[in-house]
This record gives sequence, C-alpha cells and structure tokens, in this order.
Amino acid sequence: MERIFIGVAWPYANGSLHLGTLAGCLLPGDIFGRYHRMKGNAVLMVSGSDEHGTPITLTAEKEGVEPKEIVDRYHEEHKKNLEELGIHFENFTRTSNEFHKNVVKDFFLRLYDKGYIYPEKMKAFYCENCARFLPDRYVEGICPYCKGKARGDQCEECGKTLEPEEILQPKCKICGGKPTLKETEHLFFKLSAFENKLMEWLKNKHYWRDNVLNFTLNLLKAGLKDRAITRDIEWGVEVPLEGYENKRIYVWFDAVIGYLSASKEWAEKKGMPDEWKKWWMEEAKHYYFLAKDNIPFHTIIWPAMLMAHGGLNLPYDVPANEYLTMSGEQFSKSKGIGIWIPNMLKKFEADVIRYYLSINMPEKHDTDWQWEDFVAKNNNELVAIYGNFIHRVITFASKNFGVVPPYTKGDDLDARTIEEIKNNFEEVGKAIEKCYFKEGIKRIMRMAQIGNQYMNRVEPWKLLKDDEERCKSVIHICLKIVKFLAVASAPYMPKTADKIWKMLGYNDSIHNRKWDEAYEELEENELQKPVPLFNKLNLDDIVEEPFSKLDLRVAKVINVENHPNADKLYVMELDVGELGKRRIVAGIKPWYEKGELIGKKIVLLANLKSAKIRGVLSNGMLLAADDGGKAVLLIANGKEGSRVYIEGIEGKPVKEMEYEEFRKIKMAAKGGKVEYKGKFLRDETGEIKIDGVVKDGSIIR
RNA sequence: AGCGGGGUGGGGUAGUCAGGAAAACCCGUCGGGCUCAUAACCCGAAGAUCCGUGGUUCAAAUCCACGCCCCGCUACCA
Repeated sequence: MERIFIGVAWPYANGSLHLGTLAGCLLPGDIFGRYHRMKGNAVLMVSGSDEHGTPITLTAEKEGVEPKEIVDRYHEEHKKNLEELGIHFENFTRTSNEFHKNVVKDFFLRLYDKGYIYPEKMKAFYCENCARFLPDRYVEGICPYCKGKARGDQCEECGKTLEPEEILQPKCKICGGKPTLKETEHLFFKLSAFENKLMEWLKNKHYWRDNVLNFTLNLLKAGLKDRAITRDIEWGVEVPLEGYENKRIYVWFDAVIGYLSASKEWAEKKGMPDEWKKWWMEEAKHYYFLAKDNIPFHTIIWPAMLMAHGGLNLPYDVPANEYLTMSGEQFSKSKGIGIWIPNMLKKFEADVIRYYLSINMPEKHDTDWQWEDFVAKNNNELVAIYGNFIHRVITFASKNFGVVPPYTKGDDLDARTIEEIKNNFEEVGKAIEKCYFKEGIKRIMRMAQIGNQYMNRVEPWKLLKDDEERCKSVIHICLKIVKFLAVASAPYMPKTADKIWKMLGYNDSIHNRKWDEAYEELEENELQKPVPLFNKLNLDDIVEEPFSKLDLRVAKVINVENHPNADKLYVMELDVGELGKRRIVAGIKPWYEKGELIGKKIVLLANLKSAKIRGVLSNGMLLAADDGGKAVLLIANGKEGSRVYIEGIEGKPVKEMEYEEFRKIKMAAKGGKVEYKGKFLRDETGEIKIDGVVKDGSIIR
C-alpha cells in the first residue's frame, strides 16, 4: 500500500467553475484519486475555495455587498457542482474558515521565527479617492520607453518590466483617479535563499512533464526574487505580528498553505487529529493537479515554503495541464468566452462531460472544446461504441438467460480476446499512474471496440438456435468484457460505471471494489434489465440561443475593388487576424468611397456560408445598419480577428450559417450603438459604434 | 522583447524525448457485411510534399541549423 496525497489547485471563489478548471485540475485529480483508492492505496485528496484577494473585494463592492457574501455564494455553488460532477475529495474546504487561518498563521510565524520573513519598505500606488493601495494590475498608464499602454509593473506593448515611479500618467482602474506613490512597509519571504536547494531537489525530477520541468528550471536560472507576502487590504488572513493590523497575508501565500490546513482539518473532522502526519511527515507521494499558469506556485514557491518550514513532504509530481480553449480561444470572462459548469450540468450528464474532457484533455498542449466534436464524440463513441456494446450484451443475456451464463465451451478466439482485454486493462492502469489520462480512456474505448468485434465474429444470435452451450459461453465472455469495462471506467465515469455494475447484478457500489477484481470470475448473478447508458445529442438542441451561433469578428479592410459585374457591389479584402485574410462581396458602394474604407475596422460575420454573388465568391459578410435602404457600417475597435459579442451570451459558433438563419437574429440600432435583447454589441475594447447617424430601430444586416 | 508549447490526410487528435519495414485513432466521404443492440455494430477503400529549406545518417514526422506561421506565459483568470 502506498500513501498518495493529491492536491488540486483551489478554484477562486469569484465566479462559477468553468470547463477549463474541470479539464485541467479537477478531473485529472479525481481520476487519479479514484484509481488509487481502488488500487487499495491510502488517498488523501484535498482542495477548497480560494477566497481572498483583491478581485473578490472588488466584486463585492461592485455588487454592494460584503466579500463574505460573494465567497459564500461561490463556495456553496462549487461544492454543489463538484458533487454533481462526481469529483470526490477527502476534504474540500475554504480559505476563509478559522481553521485554515490558524494554520496559515502558525506556518507564517514558524517561517518568521526562522528568519525567512523580513520587513522592508517599498513604494506603492495609493488612490486617495478609493482610499486604498492599488495592486499592480489596477494601475494603468503609459510606458516611458515605447509610449504604449502599461499595466501595473509591466508594459503590455513592449513587455518591459517597470518600476512604479517610471510609469507615466498613472490612472486608478477602479475610479479613474490619479494615484500617488506612498511608502508602505511589507513583509517579504526570502525566496532567493532557496535557489540552490530547489535546484538540488529538482535534479531527480526527470519523470516530470517536460513543460513543467523546463519552465521551472528556466525561472530558477533567471534567479529568484524575494516576494512581498503582505498587502494593504482588509480581506484576508491577518498578519500575526504587531504593527501589521491594517495588512493581510497575500493570497498566494495563504492559498497554498491550504493543502496543509485542509489535511489537518480532515484529520480533525475524522476525530484523529494526528492522522494528517502520515501523509505529510511519513513516506507519501504528493501529486498536485493544476494548469500551466499555476506552475511556479507549485514548483517553486510552495516547495520553498515547505523547505523553509521543514519536516514536511515536498511535491512528488506536478503534472500540470495546458489550457482548454473554446473554439480556439482562451477562456476569459472579460472577452465573453467560456462555458460555465452550472450551465453545463443543467444540460448534460456529468459523465458525458467527463468523457469528452478526458479524451480531449490538454495534457501536452492546449486542446479545443468544440461543440460539433463534443456531440460527435458523444454520439459516435460513447453511445455507439461503448454504450451500445454494453447494452447489446446485457440485453441479449438478460433476455435469453436472465443470469450470467456459465462458460463451458470455448475456443482460441475467446482466449485471444480476453488476453487482449486484459492487456488493455493493465495499460489503462499504467497510463493513469503516469497521469496519461487521455491514453487510458482511449484504451477503454478500444476495449469496447474489441468487444464489438468479438460479438460480430462469433454471432451469438445465430448460436442461440443451433449451439446453446457455445452461445452461453460466448455471452459469458462478453459479460466479462462488460465487467472489465465497468471497472476500468470507474475512475473516468464513476456514475456510469456504477450503473453497469448494477446491471451485472451487483448490489454494492463499484467504488468500494478493488481494481484487480476486473479479472476475477463472474458470479452467477441475476442480470438487471438494461437501460441505455447514454443518449444521442443534437447540436441544434444545444445551441438554442440563435445569437450564439454567430461568429462575429473584428476585421480590418485592407483592399477594396469594384465588383466586375455589379454597380452597387465592392469586392473587399479583409484582415481577420487569426482567421487570416478574407474576401467578401459587400453592397455598400453607393455610400462609401474606396479610399475611406481602407484601414477601417468593421464587423464581419465570419461563419456565413460562402456564396457566389454575381460570379464572385464571398466568404462572409460585413454588418451594417440599414437606415431606410442606406447602409451604414458598424465600427469596431478591437484587434483584428477578435470576437464581437453580446455580454452574457455564450459564443458557440457553428461551422456554417445559412443566410436565412442569420436574418432571424434581430439586432437593431439604438443611440448609435447596436442592441440585441437589451444589451449592446461589443468587442474586447468596448461597444460597437455605428458609423454615422441612423434612426433608432434600423435593422442590422 | 524574452521564455515555453505547437504546426501530422477535409475536421479533431496520437506518434517526436530513446530515428527504422504499411504514419495510429475518432469523425467525415465511398463501397461491402451483419441484423443481437440506442438506424447502433463490423470489414474494406480513397485521401498526408508529417509547415518550409538545408544538414547529420544506411535510414528522419522523429536529431541539428535557419526561416515562416499559430498559441500561451512573463509570477492572481485553470
């Protein structure tokens, strides 16, 4: 038996969980945990809501409530979602509880006593108007070097790191006022003292994922700077030292200690307050599941903190995932891209979501969530290959025999098939142990496929008439395969696995069984009546908001020519950033000169079905307001290729959109802007404007 | 700008670290088989200059160099 500690990155309690968190952290952690529990290992898997930090206080202010109300809301929601998703923790807690705060304070004091924390004065921006110090990213200004837009301690254009006093025309992002530099004293963690120790510790981590190890080593080579671990805010863990009553411990310092506090709390709740020591002070392997942006916290800062503390286990592996993108773009609230878990759970079975994210997990590079693909994988793989195999076997067996029939008459094919299944099953286990979750689920699918092949070869429906004994034996083999599948699927699709288990006539939960039981002989159970495990999905049902189907993009006009066969048409060439160059035909010639169009940023409907217009192929169309027959362009401001959207409507663009379908979506002009369902069309920089005065209510087309 | 990851048939991915006979899988397309099963399953076929150029080698998707193009990160969006 091994002891396995699993730490899953703490979701921030400032919003709903989204698919990225699930794909990158929660799901891999859960698969890993479930597998090890079935293997008979002692698993302690913890996480919780990360509830401190400025973003939460800002959200609270925006809503006019206390921070506590925000974090309570999302913590409850997270907990509920996790349960619905079948993500099982030994302890899923939160950083605002007293237990955690006390552990953080103890940890802090221990480091302080050992001399790893020291005070230092620094200058920071203070906004009189808001009466608060501003975190870096809430200060905007101009870069002294390239005159580009600078945010906080860095220029967004040239990427140069800036000292606070260098930044020109600083502006408070909250109130727009002018912040001043004010001196403040903070406590620093002596991260720099751990460079060599960390380097030494990393020496035998050759089994880590390349991206994680390389990234970490590069940061170390670049040299570590001591980090301020206190902030001038009121929301957070109090600093347990005199003179720091107005400061709080910085959220990253507090959050990672959560791994330890959650373990201690778990032991406490179990009534065995020392039990956590078995994982933290005795031999145990520590795994941390997180996404790539979180790597430095878990491979440098947290290990350094643990070293500073002393006597606690360091991470064994940090199999960080890359990102899940949404139709090619990064999840982002501010850009209106993303899929939120509460929404997903209303529409789909947890295991369907788990399946798609497992087989499409961003292990080595970013992977893309695509609705078409999601539907296709559900329908063609889960339903057709996997679900159908189980269903056809159980249906056949229960209809004809009622119980698991005995195996009495075999042949070579049986042995070969079982051998192959067994081999695949073992590989699934190995894959999970190495955190190659994608490979594991693929092998499970392969097993279902082997089952289908076997059945097609031996044709039990024919044997039923002329060789019942052989037929029973064949079905016995098929049921064995079903059992293999149930056990192997348990970490990936826990609810489904349990359903299969019940169909096989077992009364208990598969999650209390052992992984190796998959090989054990079937009992002569009475089979349950089968119910289809999954159902087909229809893309049209999923994408119910017609606006979601649109793929609207910012496009810059780079060339305009007359259409060879039409008076009112231009043939325009557009730069659509990541989508490349596009040629479209547009009927705006009567109202716009060629010259004034070039360089303009307009709104393009990028996924409109291509059409020949008077002999010229047009790939998309531009949007304009129709003011009594006169076309007036919509003007965008964002980067070429960036999305144009309505806040609150999830973008789920279809591949191709019919013109008629587009016409049903009624957008109208209002006060120089474009309104749809009470909200305004916008891009990443703000609302889209109409290029001139048009009557309110003019239709956009 | 620096760093990291990537570019593989029409789409989505595997394979690349340890170079080798037919480049794997799912979808899509075309043809066939089966009829137990959720019109599901199974078999076969077509379809790839493995981003480009040059190099190392008996042998390169894989190693090296240069170039092009995407994406991400740069320390609080997973």
